[in-house]
Amino acid sequence: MRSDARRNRDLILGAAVDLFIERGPAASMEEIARSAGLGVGTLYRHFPDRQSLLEEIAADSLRRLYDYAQARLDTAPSGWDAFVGIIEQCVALPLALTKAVSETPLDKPELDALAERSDALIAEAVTRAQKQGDLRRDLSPAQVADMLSVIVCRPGIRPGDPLITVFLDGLRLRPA
Amino acid sequence: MRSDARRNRDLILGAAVDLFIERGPAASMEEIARSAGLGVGTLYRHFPDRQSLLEEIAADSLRRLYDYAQARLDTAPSGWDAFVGIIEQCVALPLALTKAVSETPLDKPELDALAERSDALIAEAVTRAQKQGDLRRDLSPAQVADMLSVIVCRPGIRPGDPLITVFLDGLRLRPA
Amino acid sequence: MRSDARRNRDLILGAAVDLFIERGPAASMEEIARSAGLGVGTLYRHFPDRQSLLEEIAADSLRRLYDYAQARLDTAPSGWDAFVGIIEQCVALPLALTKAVSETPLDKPELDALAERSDALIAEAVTRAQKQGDLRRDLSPAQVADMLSVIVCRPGIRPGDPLITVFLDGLRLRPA
Amino acid sequence: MRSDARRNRDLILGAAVDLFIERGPAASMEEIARSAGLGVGTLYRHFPDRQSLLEEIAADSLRRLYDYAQARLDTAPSGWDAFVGIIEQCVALPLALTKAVSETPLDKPELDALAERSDALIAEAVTRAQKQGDLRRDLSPAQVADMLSVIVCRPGIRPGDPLITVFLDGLRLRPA
DNA sequence: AATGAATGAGCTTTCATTCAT
DNA sequence: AATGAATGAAAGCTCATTCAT
Repeated sequence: MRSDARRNRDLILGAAVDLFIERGPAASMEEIARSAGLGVGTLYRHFPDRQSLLEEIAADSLRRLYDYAQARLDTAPSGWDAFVGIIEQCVALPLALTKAVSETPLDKPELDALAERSDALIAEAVTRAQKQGDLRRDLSPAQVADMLSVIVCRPGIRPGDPLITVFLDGLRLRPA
Repeated sequence: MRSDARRNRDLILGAAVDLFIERGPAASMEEIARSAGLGVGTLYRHFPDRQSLLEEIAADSLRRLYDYAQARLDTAPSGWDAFVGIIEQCVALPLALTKAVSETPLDKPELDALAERSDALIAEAVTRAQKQGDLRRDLSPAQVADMLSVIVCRPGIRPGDPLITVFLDGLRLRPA
Repeated sequence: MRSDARRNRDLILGAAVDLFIERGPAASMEEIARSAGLGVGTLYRHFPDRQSLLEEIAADSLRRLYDYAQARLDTAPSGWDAFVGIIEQCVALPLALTKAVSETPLDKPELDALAERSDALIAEAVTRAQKQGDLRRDLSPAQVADMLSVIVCRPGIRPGDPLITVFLDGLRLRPA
Repeated sequence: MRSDARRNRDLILGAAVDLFIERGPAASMEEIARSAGLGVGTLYRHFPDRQSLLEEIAADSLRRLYDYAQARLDTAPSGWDAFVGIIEQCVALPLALTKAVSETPLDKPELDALAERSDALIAEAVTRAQKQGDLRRDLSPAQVADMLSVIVCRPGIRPGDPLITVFLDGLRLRPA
């Protein structure tokens, strides 16, 4: 891939994320291209249709989440710490878009695979935290992962959002 | 308002809510009218544009929420009980639509007023619960109301969702 | 169907045929609508996409051809006369469009059925003419029908075209 | 012209003819270039626009037809033989494309000149055949040439097509 | 000289909204 | 008052053509 093409691809993804955040998921392809400083044709060369642009945004977030979660699991002193770190990373990603943008179901198999791999990592953190007695045991790791995505996949969420504190407190198992 | 007009109006609102739930917020005016067994013209006689249909759906939910919250505050044995009851009512309303349907920001003053009145009632329940020592005090009533709307305004939420349990546990202040 | 809708439908078909003849099969939907004195939306209400407009034009011609061929077979004094009459009718229809317009294969089952029924009638005329000793017997009725469509389905063909004379003379079996 | 440039030019013309036959006249410049194993840029270096590519394909056919007709006229034992030979040559050329490809009227003067020169040769064969009593005299040579182009310029025509037999029989003047 | 990325006009199609019946 | 036909702006997408690499 030529260096200018790579640059344009990134410009497009950036502009799309910004516009989707700013104007909601109805932002038009024309707007996105224009806001990236490019013509529509260029947008369509990189992403053959609207769907595939959305998918790529989602895939990007999921890949970054996966990488982060992996690293965190390797280094965190406890399952709980890993879990908290993953949540914090999630709110920093435009993961929100994954859900918010996609009324269209985005069912690309690659995406499902990515989501599964990330979920597996989150489940791993949850399981460890449960074993270590830091996280309530009346929920399955999958249920916890689902909740996490609800909390975290919202446009406008910011690190330090009080909802996160409450959510973590609701999950935590504290020693009597 | 003549009784058949009233009936048509209700048919439309019902069909719209169903379609929005089933097909997402992109359901067209034509579809809605057709699924209510009416022509588009009739739909437009009742709601001068799409926006005002959305607003009316939202207003409907908010009115019902308000009525319920009011009743609950009057009868519940404690602030906490009132709060829990309100949450449970919320998930039973198509409140989810209020958010889901409206990427378009529904800024009708009447709606804001309704939302404010409902929020005030929720804040009242929160304040009482805080005073009675059942709900953590490091959050303002407004913050709690915001969280509640996040938890509750999601398409597909069902009574008994584990997220609600966790959320309530995170908010609850339990005696040592 | 309301009378104005019927009128508009006919306006559209007429305008489309004229434009396709005048400007070739690339005439745009916008042009067609405009030239019928209507908005694009109206065109699309009558024909849900470009394809179905083309199909309707083709079907119209085939239906008229069928009706004509039927009548002709019933009344013509001989198979040969019927055959000649059918050819003459063909050049008067915008049958040319059927072929010319359709790079798109137009594979609507109804169309195929119509074409088959017309072909059967042509084959009937051919067979009769062969039995009556007026048409050469070294060709199958289907082959003759194919040739006929080549001769006749050309934009710009006019009644009395010398090619038709030559074609008929080439087919005719004259008594020694 | 360098030998590789010549080669590329021929690759392009070949690919274009094949694609037009296979996929109809809507084949895109990109497809043509790709199917010739080249980039679009190279295509445009050889043919400044789509039109000129089409024109060159047509010119190529006409030049070959001219050469063949010339040779045939010089060697055929009779006008009729020359005429028949020319027809047979025509169906072997991608002459069909000349018409099929060009809904766009190819009005390059050079093309007209080529067509005229070829027509003149065909007219010569016709005139000779008429004088020799082999071809009906109620048609002008130009009319016959026109018919010939109708018969012959169709995608999919093959040597031995029965239409050619019929056409020749219709033109032939047989001794009583 | 060759490549293929970028461009944007233009095409098909949809849908909120208006208006004749 | 109800209907659904008509409208046209705007969206998604394609492709001939240009131009940077």
